[in-house]
Amino acid sequence: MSQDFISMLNEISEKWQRKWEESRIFERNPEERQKFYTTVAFPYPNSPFHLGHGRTYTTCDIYARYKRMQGYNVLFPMGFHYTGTPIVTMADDVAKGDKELIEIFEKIYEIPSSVIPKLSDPLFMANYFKEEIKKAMKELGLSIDWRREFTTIDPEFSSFIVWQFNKLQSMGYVVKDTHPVGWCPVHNLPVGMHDTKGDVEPEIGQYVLIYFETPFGYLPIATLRPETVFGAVAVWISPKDKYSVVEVDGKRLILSKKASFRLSFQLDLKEVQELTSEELQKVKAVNPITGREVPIIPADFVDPTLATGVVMSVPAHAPFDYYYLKKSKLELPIVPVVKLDNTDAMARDVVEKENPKSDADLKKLTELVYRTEYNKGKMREDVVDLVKPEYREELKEIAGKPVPEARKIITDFVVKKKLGKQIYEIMNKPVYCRCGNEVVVKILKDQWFLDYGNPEWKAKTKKLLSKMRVIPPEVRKDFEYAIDWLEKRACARTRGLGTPLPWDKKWIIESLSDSTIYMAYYTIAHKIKQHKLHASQLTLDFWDYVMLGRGNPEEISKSTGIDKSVIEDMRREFLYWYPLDVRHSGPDLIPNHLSFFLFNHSAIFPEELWPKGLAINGFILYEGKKMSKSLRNILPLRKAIRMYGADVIRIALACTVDLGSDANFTDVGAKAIADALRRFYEIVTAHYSGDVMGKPERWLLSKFNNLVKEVTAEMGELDLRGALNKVLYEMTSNVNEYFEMVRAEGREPNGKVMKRIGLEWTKLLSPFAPHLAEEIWHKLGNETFVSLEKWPTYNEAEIDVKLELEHEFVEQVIGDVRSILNVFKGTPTQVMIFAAGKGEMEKLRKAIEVTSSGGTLKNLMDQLRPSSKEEARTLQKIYQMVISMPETIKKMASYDIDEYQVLKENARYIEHKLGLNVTVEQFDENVRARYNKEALPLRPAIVVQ
RNA sequence: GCCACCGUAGCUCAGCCCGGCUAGAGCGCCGGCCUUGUAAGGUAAAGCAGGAGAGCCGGUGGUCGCGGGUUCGAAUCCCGCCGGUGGCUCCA
Repeated sequence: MSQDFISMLNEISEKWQRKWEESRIFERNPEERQKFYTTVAFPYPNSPFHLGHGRTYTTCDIYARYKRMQGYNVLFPMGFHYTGTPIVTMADDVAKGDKELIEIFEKIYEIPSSVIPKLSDPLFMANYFKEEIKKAMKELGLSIDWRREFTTIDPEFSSFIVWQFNKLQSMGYVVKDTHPVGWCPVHNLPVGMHDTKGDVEPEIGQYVLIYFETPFGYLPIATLRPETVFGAVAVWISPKDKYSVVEVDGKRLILSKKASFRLSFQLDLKEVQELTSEELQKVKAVNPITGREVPIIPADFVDPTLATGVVMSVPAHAPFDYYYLKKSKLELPIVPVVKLDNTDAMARDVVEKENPKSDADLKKLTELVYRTEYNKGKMREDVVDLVKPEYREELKEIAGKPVPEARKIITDFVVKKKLGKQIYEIMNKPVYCRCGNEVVVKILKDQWFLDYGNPEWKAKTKKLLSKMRVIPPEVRKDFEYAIDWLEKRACARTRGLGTPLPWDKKWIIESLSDSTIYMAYYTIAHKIKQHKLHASQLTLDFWDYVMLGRGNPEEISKSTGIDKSVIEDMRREFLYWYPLDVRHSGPDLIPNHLSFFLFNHSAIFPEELWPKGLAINGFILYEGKKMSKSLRNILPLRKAIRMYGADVIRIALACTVDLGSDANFTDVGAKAIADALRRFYEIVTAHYSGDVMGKPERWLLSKFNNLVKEVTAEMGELDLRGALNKVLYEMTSNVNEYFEMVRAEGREPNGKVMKRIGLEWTKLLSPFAPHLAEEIWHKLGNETFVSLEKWPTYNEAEIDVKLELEHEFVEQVIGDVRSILNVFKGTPTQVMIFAAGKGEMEKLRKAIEVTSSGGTLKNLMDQLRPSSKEEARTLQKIYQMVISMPETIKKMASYDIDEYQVLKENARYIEHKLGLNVTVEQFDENVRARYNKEALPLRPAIVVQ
């Protein structure tokens, strides 16, 4: 039963994990041997691991184990990422008694209720989950060198980050700039997704303000569609709010009170006067682009909290405007400015046609108009005639332009002429901070950025990418795109755990910025611990020498008090492991972490130390669905390992689909893997008493050698799915086939051959299912670790293609007989097989030759010149047969095979498989006459009685 | 909206790059091996009725999302459409 087997798997897994740890075989130091250095993005311990986390680590481990068996000195280290806000936020939530979160911790992750209150301390949470994750990693059988473990808030690691940022700073890659962020006006803090109600990311976009002149000052209409300003025939204001006159950039602007509060976070503004909407309605406004004087009208649909609380009215292109203007019975013209194929005033058309009943209906129509005009609209040629004479020349080019281009032209014009400006707004507003206040946009001044837009830096990074191996190859273009697209990126925040920015300590270096070159830190992390070095000793000079070979170790030794030999040893160790050979990750990290990883390596390290490979794997679904808190379908990794066994989980996560695809973990799938492993175990550990070395043995060895050859190639390409399929399924069916073959000969499987194959086969399984492989390896009488054994090589001399083809031929004949039996009426007792004569093979070869070079039946006849009608008919049949013949059987024709002999030799096997008496004879004219059957080459005549 | 990837058996997926193999694999499903009962005094079970955890043997299963086009020939190449998933910056 598979459950018993899984229990056994769990027992042996624990045993072998312990033995690996005791013998320290995965703790690697520099050696003469060639190295292989691989890493996975380190985990962020704000929850235990679930199934999905396991895939990348397992993929990396399987490849690491394979490389190790190939003779490389393999290093696979691990650390923990404490930097950033989510741990802090989550701890806060626990402190606040967040029911959902606590329920997930208790019910899904089965965290003891005595521990839960302690999780309100962020450091306790991080440490607790770190240990939890570490256990999961060990239980999964990952071959990690744990001596090198660290966390990103260790002071020693901080000294390394300080060094990195000093380097980036000196290269001019760190810049100061302003930056809009979501902001809570009460907390006075930036607000990210984790800080909002319902975990909504505040989306920040830009509105264009255009200043309409009034006697009180300028009315800044706010719009996402500045290109329609030519068609503005009125200005809407809100009757629900008062208006303030404020001074901005030396101009007087009129904003709703609420807007003025919100905008005070991004504009330097001073209130000078208060107005009611009634006072405003009494005056007129002048469109600064057209010079047209327009009325100011109150409207309920105007949201005084959005942007400036002032909106222009463009009835030709805005359904709200058309609808409410019509309702207001004001005689205002409709001025169309954007043309489509079938209309010039889409808003009017859709409102008339759809007859909206509510603001919600109007909103839908607005989206439709907006989308259609944006994608298909062009500016009318005559918009220029609407423009004030003094601007006409400069705006002439806008005529006929598609909407997106026109929008850019008018925006630039307005900003340049100071007829308006751009402001930021929360596009998905309202977004609320967890404290309940609505989030606004704040312009952060003096924010620190990493300037990924720097062209020189981009060029260097692209060069790095071009020299790097990327698996699967399709994702390379995602990286090219991401590198092109990245611009300035904020690299410091005001809260969270992490390393303070060295030259401006109120900022904490942000989590995606302090995790870009830490792979270099692993190479010497254990030495820092071993020599008990203090962070204060790890100076800029120290890191300059260890990482870049700059400076004099003697002087550094003096200034830091670290032994010169220790410093030099660390430099040597770094150079031994670096560059990184392969980094494994999920696709979510392509546009950020992995791209930053490339950028920072290209900046800091010389070309010969640039990373050499990236492998990107897909996600894990659970029973066809993405795991999520809301679906409550999270399966914790440690629980899954208990349920199915580590080896089963490894295979289910990493080997059921190809690398780049998402894998679906299912209960039945996992049990099927357990069954397959059990079959493997039973076959390999059984005792076989035969000693005959016959054709079946040679066939099996040939198959096995071929398999080793193919699997090795697939492992090299990280085609774990293909490799595992062959190792676990294909080989098992080969062995079963072999058992059939010897059974047909009435004998036992050959013990020596089975032992030899069992050992080699176990090695092939070992990267995938290391625990079971170790157990079998020892059961078979070995004292060593199979994890450290040499990966099997194939012996070309044992590959007998002809023998394999012969067997395939026999299988094909058996298949043919079966299909005849399927339609045979009555009870069959006897099968007669008549093989075609040897001479016929020549015709077949010729036919294959002719068809594969594109020839026709006529060409074949011309070449062979049949001497009789009979022969011509046979040729025709051969020709037809070749057209639908499998490649492998075609290939057989190129070997000198005596099919009569082959069938004769395999007659007992065929009998055994069919359970019927079988005779094999040469085909001749008598047979043709008697049974009215024809034997073609490799297609013997079959008669069932 | 834009970009990327995907749509093949009941399910999970190969095959597509580079057109031609009988479109494959695993799981599932069905049948058999197994088992219980059933004839006249006993024995025997073809048939019939029922039971089966695994295993073994055999079998079943597909308008290749839809519509056009290129070609002697399309799951494969091209175009359009429909459906799904992910990404689109300060979030780890």
